[in-house]
Amino acid sequence: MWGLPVARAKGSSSAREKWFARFRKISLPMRCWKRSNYCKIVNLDICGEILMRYSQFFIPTLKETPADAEVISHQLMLRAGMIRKLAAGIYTYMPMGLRSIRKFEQIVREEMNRAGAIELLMPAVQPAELWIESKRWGQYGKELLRFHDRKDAEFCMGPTHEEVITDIARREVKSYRQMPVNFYQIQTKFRDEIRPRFGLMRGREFIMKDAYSFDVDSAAADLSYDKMYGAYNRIFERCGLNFRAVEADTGSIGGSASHEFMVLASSGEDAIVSCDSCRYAANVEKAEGRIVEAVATGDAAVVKVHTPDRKTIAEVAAFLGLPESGTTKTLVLSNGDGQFVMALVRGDHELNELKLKNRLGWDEIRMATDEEILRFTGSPPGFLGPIGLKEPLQVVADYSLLQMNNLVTGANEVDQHLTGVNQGRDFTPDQYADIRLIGAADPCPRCDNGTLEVWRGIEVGHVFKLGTKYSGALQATYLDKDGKEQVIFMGCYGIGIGRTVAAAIEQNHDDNGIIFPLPIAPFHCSVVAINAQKDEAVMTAAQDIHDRLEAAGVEVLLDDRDERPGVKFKDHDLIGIPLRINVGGKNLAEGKVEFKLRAGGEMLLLPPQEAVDRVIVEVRAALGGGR
RNA sequence: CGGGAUGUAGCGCAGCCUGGUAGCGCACCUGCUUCGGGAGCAGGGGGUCGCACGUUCAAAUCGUGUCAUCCCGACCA
Repeated sequence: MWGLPVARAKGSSSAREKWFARFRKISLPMRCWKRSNYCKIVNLDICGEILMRYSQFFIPTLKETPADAEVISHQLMLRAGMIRKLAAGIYTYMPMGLRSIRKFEQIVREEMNRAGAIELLMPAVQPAELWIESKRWGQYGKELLRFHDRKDAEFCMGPTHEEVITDIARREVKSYRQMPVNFYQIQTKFRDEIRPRFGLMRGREFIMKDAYSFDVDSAAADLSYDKMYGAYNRIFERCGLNFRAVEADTGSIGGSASHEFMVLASSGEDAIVSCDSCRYAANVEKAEGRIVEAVATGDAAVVKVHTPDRKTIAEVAAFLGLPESGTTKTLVLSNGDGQFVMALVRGDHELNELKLKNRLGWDEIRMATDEEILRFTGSPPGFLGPIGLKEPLQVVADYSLLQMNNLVTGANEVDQHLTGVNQGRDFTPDQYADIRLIGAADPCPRCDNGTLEVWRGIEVGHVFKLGTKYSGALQATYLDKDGKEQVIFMGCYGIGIGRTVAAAIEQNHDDNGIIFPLPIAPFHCSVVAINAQKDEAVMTAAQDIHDRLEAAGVEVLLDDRDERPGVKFKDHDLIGIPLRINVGGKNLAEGKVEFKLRAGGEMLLLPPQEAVDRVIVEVRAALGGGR
C-alpha cells in the first residue's frame, strides 16, 4: 500500500472510512492535528487522498548548481530537491525523488507481475558461506563490502542476490511441477564502487529490481528469458524513454547470452551500435565484425624498409604513401599470469580487448609492458610484426586481415618495417578471429545492406541466461518426470531503479530544468496560483481546479506559496512536472486560465473546466488509457 | 590503486603568493515597498577557515601528515 503511487486506492469511501477509523483508534492524539499534517505523516497523499499544497510539502530547490555534480541529471536532481548526498555514492531520496522512484517501481512491478514473476524480498545482509560456496567470495574483490558480526562471523552487503535466491530455490523448488518460476524483488543493494559518480547514475548504494527465473531445461529457460525481454521492453516503453535492447557481454555474472537495455543519452557511459536497416544492436564491447571472404595472396616480395622514428600507424602510412587501412597494427597482450599473445588488426582498426580476452578464455587481459615486448620480439613498440619473433608467441589476427595482401608490418627492429608481407606465405597466424572494435559506418554483421550507427547509452537493465552456473555450484536440483535428479536452469534480470530515473532526466531536460515523462513524474500536474495572497478568487479557483483534477485521479501539486510569480515558474520548470495550469487574476476575470506543457510549445488560454479536461486527456494518454 | 585538483556560513566563491580585525553573492530571519519569469531598500542571525601536528610573538595564509570530495585512468550486474 505504501508504494501505490496513483489514485487506484481511491477506493470506496467505506473502505477509506474503515481505514481512518482504525487510525483514530490507534492514535487518538493525532485527531487534533491539521488534516494536512496528519496526511503527511501517514503518507496518504500517495493514495490520492489529500490536497497536496506546495507550502506544506518539502521541495528544497537550489538556484545554483552544487560544484561536485558533473552530469546534468545529478545537477538537476540536486537542484530540484530530489536527492541529497550523505556520503560518496550514498544518497537520501528526498520526497520528490522518492515519488519518482516509487512511480517507476510500480511500473516495474506491474510488468513483472504481468509477465508472471512473483515478488519477494531477500535480505540486504548476506552470510559469507553462500558466497564461498558459489566461489564468488574470492572473485568479487573489494567491490563486495564485507564485515563481521559480534561473533566474528563474516557477512557482506548484497551487491546482487544470485546466491540467496539459488539457496531458496534449492531448498524449496524440488520438482519439475514447481517450474517455471520467476522470483523478483525491488531492493537496496550495495557495491563498494572504486569510483562512485554521477549521482544516482553510479552510486554505491542503489535500488535495483532483480529477478531470477528457474526452469527445467535450457529451452524452457529461453522462454523465461524471452518473457523478461518482452517485459523490459514494455517497462521502458511505458516510461516514454528512448532506448535500445542490445546484445551484451555477460561480464563477471557469467552465463551464455545477455541483452542490455540502454537509454540513449549523450552522457552515457557505454557505446552501442545499431543497424540502420535491421534490428541488430549491440554494446561495442560485444559488437561483431562482419565475416569477410579471403582475398588472394599478393605477389609482392618482402622488403625491409628503413622507417626512421616512424612509430605510429599514421606516421608509417604517411611515410610509405599508403592509407592507414593498408598497414597492420601489432599488439602484445598478457593475461597477467604468464601467458602472452600477439594480436594483429588492420592499421585503421582498434583492438577490442574484451573480445580477444573472451576468445582466449582468459580471466584478465592487459597490454604487455615494454620489457615483455622486447623479450618476445627483440624490438620496442612501434616496429612490431609477426615475422622474426625472438620467442614463440601465439598470433591472433582479426578477420579483416583476410581481405588484405602485401601487408606492411613492423620488422621487430628499431626503425625498420616490412612491406609485401603475405599471410600463408611469409607467416601464418595461429588463428583468425573477430577481435576488433566495431564502430560507426561498419557493415552490419547480420544483414546485407545495413550500416552500423554508434550511440551513447546508459545501461538501465540487463538480462542474462545463466544456465547452470549458480545452480550447479550450489547444487540446486529438482526431480524430473522420471524421478531423475536434474540441475535447474536459471536466468537473472536486473533493472537499476534510481539509474533509470536519472537516465530519464538525462534524456529529458532543457535549460530550465527537468521535463519528466509523465509516467514517472513526481506529480502529473501543477496548479500555480498567481498572487493568490492578494486575490482570494485566484486561490478559490486554483483550489477548485485542483479538486476537479484530483477527483479524476490526477496527481496535482497546488502551489499556494506566498511567492512572486517568477519564483514559482522557475521552480515548476526546474522540478519538471509535465503539465501546468496557471491561475492568475487578470485571466480569471475573463474566465480563463493558462494550460501549459512543460515540454514547451503550447500555452493555451482556456476556461477552467476545459483546462481540467485537457489535463485529464493528457494524463490518460500518457498512462496508456487502461489505468 | 596511479595522475590532477579542491576543502573558508546551507549553496556558489574571494581572501592564501606577501602571516596580524574572516569577506562577497545567493539562501535564511524582521520590517516596509513590490507582485506574470529566481524583486528593492533597511536591519539581522549564522563560520572550531576539513582535521592533527609543527614553524612563529601571531597561522585561513607557511611546512609535514592525515581525512574527505571532485576530475582523468584502471575497474564495473
